[in-house]
Amino acid sequence: MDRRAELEGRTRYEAAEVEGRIFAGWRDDGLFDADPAIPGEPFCIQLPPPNVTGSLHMGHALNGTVQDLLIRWRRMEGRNVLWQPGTDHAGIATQMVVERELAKEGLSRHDLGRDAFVERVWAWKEQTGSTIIEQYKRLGASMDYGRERFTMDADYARAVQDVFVALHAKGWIYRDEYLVNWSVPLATAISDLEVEHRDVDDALYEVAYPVEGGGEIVIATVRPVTILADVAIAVHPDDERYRDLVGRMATVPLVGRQVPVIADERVEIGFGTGALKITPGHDPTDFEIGRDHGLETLSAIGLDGRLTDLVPEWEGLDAEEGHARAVERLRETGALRAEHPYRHSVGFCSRSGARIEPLVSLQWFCRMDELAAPAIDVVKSGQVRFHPERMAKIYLDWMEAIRPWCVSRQLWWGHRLPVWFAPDGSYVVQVDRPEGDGWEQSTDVLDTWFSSALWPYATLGWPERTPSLERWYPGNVLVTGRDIINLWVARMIMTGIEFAGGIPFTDVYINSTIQAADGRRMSKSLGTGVDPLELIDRYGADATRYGLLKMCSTQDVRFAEGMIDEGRGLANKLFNATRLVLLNADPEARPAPNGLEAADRWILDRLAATIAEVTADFAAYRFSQATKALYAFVWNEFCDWYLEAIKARLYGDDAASKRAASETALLVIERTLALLHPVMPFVTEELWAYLPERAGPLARAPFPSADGLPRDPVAAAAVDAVIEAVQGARRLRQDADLGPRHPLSAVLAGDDDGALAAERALLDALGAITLVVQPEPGPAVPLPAGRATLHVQGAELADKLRGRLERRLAEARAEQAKAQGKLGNAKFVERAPAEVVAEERERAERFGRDAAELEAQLAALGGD
RNA sequence: GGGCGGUUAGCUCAGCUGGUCAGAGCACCUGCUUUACACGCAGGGGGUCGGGGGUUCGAGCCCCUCACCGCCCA
Repeated sequence: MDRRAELEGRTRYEAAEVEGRIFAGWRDDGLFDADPAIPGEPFCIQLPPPNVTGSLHMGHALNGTVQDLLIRWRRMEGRNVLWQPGTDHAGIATQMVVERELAKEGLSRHDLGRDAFVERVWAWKEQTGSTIIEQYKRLGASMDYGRERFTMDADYARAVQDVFVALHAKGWIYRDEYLVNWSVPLATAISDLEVEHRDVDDALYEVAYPVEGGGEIVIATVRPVTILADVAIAVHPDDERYRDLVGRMATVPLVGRQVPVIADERVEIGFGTGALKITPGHDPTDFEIGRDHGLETLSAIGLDGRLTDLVPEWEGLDAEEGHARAVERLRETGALRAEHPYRHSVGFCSRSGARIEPLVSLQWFCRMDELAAPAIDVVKSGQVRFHPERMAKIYLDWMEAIRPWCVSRQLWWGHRLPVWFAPDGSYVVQVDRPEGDGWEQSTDVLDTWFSSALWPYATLGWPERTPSLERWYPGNVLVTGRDIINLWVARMIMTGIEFAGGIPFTDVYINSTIQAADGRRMSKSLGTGVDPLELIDRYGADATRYGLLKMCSTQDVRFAEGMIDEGRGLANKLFNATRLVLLNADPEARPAPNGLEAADRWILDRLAATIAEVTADFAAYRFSQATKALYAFVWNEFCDWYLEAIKARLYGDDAASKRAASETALLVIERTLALLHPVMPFVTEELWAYLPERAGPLARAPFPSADGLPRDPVAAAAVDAVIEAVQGARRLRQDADLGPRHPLSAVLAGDDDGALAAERALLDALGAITLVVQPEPGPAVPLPAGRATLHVQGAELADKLRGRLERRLAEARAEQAKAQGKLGNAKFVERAPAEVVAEERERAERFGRDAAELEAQLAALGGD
């Protein structure tokens, strides 16, 4: 049934009225459902699982748009696609959210106890956990929603435990008492990657330690309170100043402890006084030095952030109070020798924002060297490629200096370690509770990233060899943000190689980070966030997608709402262009490359070029360039020129000409809708249904190919010549106040290939220009490109035209001078390639000719 | 402290291997109720491509250097 008449009154594309219906259509059609049994080369993208607490922000929107573009494109190419969705349990983040909920009831998680709290988190997850996945639907994301996974699903959890047990069996996971990044408010260790470094203004204190046998040694510290836990003084072995003191004992102020003066190359001679107090319990470098020198580790600050009973009279003070008291006492005793303002970099907990307290505690670590080695190779050898390429450096730099990963967290929400303690304190590592009584499972949970590291295969049923795993592992492209290259991407590659038999994907596309319009980070707390759902409400999903793709590049970008508005304009333009054709085309016409006239051959040529360009852009992740090419084709070439060119034919009586225009226009629309579909799925799908004889949804239609579309350089050149002539005529009319359709006559000059002569009908249709042999007397203006001189009737126009001609003359002379200048340079003529010189010569001649002609016309106008 | 990226029209950005590359969208100005679209049509103004130096016949495009902005790592 032909529904064209429905379009009659719809002069605007109203996204809000269309998108819900179109999305439901895709769902009912089963478009999203992936089936491993379907033939076709597989193509798989794993959605980076958003935090289960999350809601869609601009980063997700861009990330999702890129993935949907790739998925839709490959689906149309006939690939058997899977876009795997799901969410991450996000240990710390989720625990914090639920604790905040509890706080509203005046409760803490400790009031509930661990089991009840975890139950509460599950309840919260069941209620609100899929919010963000629902939000992806607004964007048009064509992922397989039926396959949604969660990193704490039972079988997923089992996979996580298996991996832990396997890594332990290899000896790579081990338990150790080590200095870790401790987040006091969260009361847990966190990994190096969860620490953010920021510059802080502190004071640097110089403190004197008396040395045995007389004299003293002055050290510099920013944390005098840790003096309580000093176990040595270290100097550089080459430091002449202190050479005599090495080996003697010094007295620690405040506590009077006797500690040795040692030599170690890790001490920086130039920093502070060159002498370093060694506090293995509270500083990473000191910890290393302490271990190497067999020093004791003392803890002045405990896991609760308060001073320990190491010095009983200080016990219970918080770190800040301890700091103040230490400074005060040092000052009183005269040990404090100097105090300087000092700006330095300090670690903060990325979750709580608290200053990291480096503390010693018993944790589980995973040594990474063996896992990293093959994962470095696959990137270096190009088996896994980063886009843009330079992002591989972030990965390699970190991987090549990789350190053990602290995988245990003292949280309640997460994967409990598969570690079982006997009453005597011994333990076994296995998934199931051991036989017998008294076994207690470890109360620690795993770092969230430990479980997300398994995402590409655990979502597909690993360790079972499921049909989905066989079909879609490895996947193809990972689309993600730069900030989690090491946190997540690296770990997926490492565990994928170790456990799933190979790399999890071949390409990693790092999408831009979108900043707020003022260049700051886009964040809710700063008030700089822009809600993508609100943009979808206001502009439509297609416009939002278009704008995000247009914005994104190989670097960070500032959010520019104008680009989304541009997308809305494009959707509307496309909608109306399609209306024009459908409402005026020959009803019998079907899409066909009917190149009856030059204009038809020209637009088919442009369409073929656009298809080639866009396809290449998609393949190279140049999404911004693709949107640009699509926009220029739809708006400037198809609407501004082709549709204007064929209007007269569509409305006219020449049946063959009307038929050709109709068939060509329908073909262009058909291919354009398909080409644009991965970017703007809704409006293209909506319009597709109005094309004659549509069997299925556009989302399942083949992606257009430039093959079979006739390229026609001759027609392209002819129409380009007409366009130049028409634009020249428009400028002339505007300058001369003539009105847009004021008739002009043109005398050919330099139309050597006969392009204008052949297209006189088109010249007339588009530009109201009549070709004549013998011009009427009157003002005349040459076209910029040569080819013709435009003549205007009416000598009273002389004054209006003079200014224009003079301007054109100046331009022509300037260009001519520029070209002649180059040609006058002997070295240029000698060394530049022949074709460049020839081109320059041609320019000089052309502009010289134009200038001469303009001078003649100015003379003919009379006056001064 | 080490590294990466950026600085092009009022704004947000394109400019691939150096030679019509000085561009787009928005904003601005001037005309248009031209029977697809005023979320429109046509025309126009506007930038010594961050500063300085260098290589080259020729440099936003290559090299050096400085300044500023952003990010990553330690």
